[in-house]
Amino acid sequence: MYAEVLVEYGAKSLDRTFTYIIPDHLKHLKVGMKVLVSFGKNTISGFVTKITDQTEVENLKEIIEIIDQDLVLNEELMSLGKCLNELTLCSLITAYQTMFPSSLKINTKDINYQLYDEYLEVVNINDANNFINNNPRKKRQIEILNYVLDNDNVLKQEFSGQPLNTLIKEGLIKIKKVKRVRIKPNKENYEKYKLTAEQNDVLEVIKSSLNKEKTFLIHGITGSGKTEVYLRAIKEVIKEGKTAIMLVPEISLTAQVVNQFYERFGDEVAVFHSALSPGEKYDEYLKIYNNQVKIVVGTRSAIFVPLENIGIIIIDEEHSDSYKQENNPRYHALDMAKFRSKYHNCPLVLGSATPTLESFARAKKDVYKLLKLQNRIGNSKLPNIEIVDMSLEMKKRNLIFSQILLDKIKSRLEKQEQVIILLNRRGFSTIVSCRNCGYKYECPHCAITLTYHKSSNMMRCHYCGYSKEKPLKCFQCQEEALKDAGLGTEKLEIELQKVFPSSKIIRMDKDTTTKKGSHEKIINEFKNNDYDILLGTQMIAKGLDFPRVSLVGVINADSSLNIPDFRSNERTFQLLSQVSGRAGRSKYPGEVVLQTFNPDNKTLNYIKNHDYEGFYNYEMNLRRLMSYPPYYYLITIKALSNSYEESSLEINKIKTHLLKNIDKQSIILGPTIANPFKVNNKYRFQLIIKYKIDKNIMNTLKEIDELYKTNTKVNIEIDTSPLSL
DNA sequence: AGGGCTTCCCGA
DNA sequence: CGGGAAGCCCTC
Repeated sequence: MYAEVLVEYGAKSLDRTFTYIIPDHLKHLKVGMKVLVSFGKNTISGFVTKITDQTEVENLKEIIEIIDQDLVLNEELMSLGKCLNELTLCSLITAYQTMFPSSLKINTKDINYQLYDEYLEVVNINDANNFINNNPRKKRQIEILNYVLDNDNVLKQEFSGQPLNTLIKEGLIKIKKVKRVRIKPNKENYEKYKLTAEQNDVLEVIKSSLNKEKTFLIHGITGSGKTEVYLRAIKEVIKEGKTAIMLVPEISLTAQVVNQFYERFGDEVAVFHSALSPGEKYDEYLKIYNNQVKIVVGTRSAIFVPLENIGIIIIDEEHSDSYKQENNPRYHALDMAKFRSKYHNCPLVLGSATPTLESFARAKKDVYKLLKLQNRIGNSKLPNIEIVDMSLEMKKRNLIFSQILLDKIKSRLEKQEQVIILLNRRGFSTIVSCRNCGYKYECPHCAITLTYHKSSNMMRCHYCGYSKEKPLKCFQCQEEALKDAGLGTEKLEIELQKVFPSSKIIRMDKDTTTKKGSHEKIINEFKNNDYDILLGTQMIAKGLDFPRVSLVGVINADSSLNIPDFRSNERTFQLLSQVSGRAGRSKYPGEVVLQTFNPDNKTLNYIKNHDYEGFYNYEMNLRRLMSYPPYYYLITIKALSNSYEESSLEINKIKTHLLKNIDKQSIILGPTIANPFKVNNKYRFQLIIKYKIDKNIMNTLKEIDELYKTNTKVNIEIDTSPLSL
């Protein structure tokens, strides 16, 4: 017998199988297993895609061994991998690797939301006492030992590495891993909780289609109780002996949702996302694989989890960009979910207060079934939103905060209610430039200005990670006139503190949440009323529930409108609606102040009126006029090269090839320079394809991809569902 | 990806 | 004619 094996090298030129002999002692080898093979001079791992009984290839080698007997991709995941490969044009091996826990990428930038706490324990009290008495010089180690002896539940992170590691190595202290979330299922509580009529209607519709492949879109305003509907629908599915996948945008931002799942379903829940450590991820994967859990809650990559017998798939906050992977394989979780919903004949439920135009358009055309939740649960009302014209405020010398916002903050502080301030400092507003000669600091490898980080006094490139200390003198004119222009959250915090010296302000943005658990810490401290004002970037907008927040202020509501992208209106609508939804979620009526230089801007006014459908109609008209999604599908093709000329030459060749082969109705824009033009010393040119129906397009793209597989000078990147251009 | 083999250019 | 860099091809 022979096996077709994909070799685990990332190279595009190796995107094909090689045939190996299955030796007698490995007769139990199955499709979907990982194996060890010798390839060229090396021994590397591979992936079995097919088993045959004959072959024409000569001089075959034998498979050396099976890497993990107990880990096989089942038939469904094998075909899902094929689907991923065809949809995104990634290599097959990349597609299958995406489904294995070991190769699921770990994003260290993400906040480390841990499943386990690591506690320290003394192994043997006598040994410890001996050590303390006989090693008077090892002060720090003794201190730690004494502390652990005297206290219960000592967390590992309370001590720094070196001395502790020595103690562990010496066998004096051991680490006990304890699952962090250990909330006992609290059934009585939720069974008493009564659904609103609206929630009930929505739930009944979903319940009536549990064994059908059908996509629902729940359009529910912020605070309308979508999560409760999800929980009940899942409960129904479990009752029927099936399983469920629930996707959330980012686990750390949705800890509250995850906790609700633990509360309701206890051990039947596995949590799966990219911030888990490799070991934790593997553990959770095995639990799922061995059918020990019925529900998986996770981020994008959780859509590939080996759950069997799936009865429902839910994508919460379906408009979130985080469902699209922006590096290879460039898949959208929604497409994968559709595949699995079809395979399992089960409903797919999308939920959002601000659905993507694509989803809402499909719902309007009855491709999806639209379900609405138009009222907040309890008796709370949507907040009153006020637009403030900052150009008038500027004349009054109010440069950052409008008088109205200041007055409102003041009144909240007096009433001991809480305030959220959003500064959407996305992009590169905090550049370092010279007031004397106008010189701007740019990254030497990328065509982008460096962003200034005050706390470390460093200038950083957000694309390649290059960083450099901010110099005293300007590089060009040698004057001490360097200025960090633009307003970031860091500066805003200082300014706000100046105005309200006695208020307690906490800032949440990328800079303050890099440490483990800092994210949850900020949220909890704010929730416990330790702070008056929470200030931050878009991460404060998502799904958080702070009952005492009665005022939301948005500084510079224009910033995301001014991004040159066809989705910037939509993103602004989503972000500002979402952050507005943080206000007035309980008995304190909510108010929102949007500061802008464009008070007449349509998008802002639809936000003000909580008018999603109005915005939808307005924006759809623009999209139609400009031939953008949802009227057209988009594809981007980028050519990357160290050589400007090569890159430019090849992108033009590609355009010629496209023009010959794709449908005449399809539109090709470009080539233009991509944004940014240079990243990591590679020049980037881009083509944009807009199409409606084009039978040839995927095959043509495949051909192009094939042509450049062995090209070492120019790299091609194709994105078949780009979120931005 | 990584190694080996071929090619091609330049200096002697 | 030799050497070294660059290009090309192959790996079951």
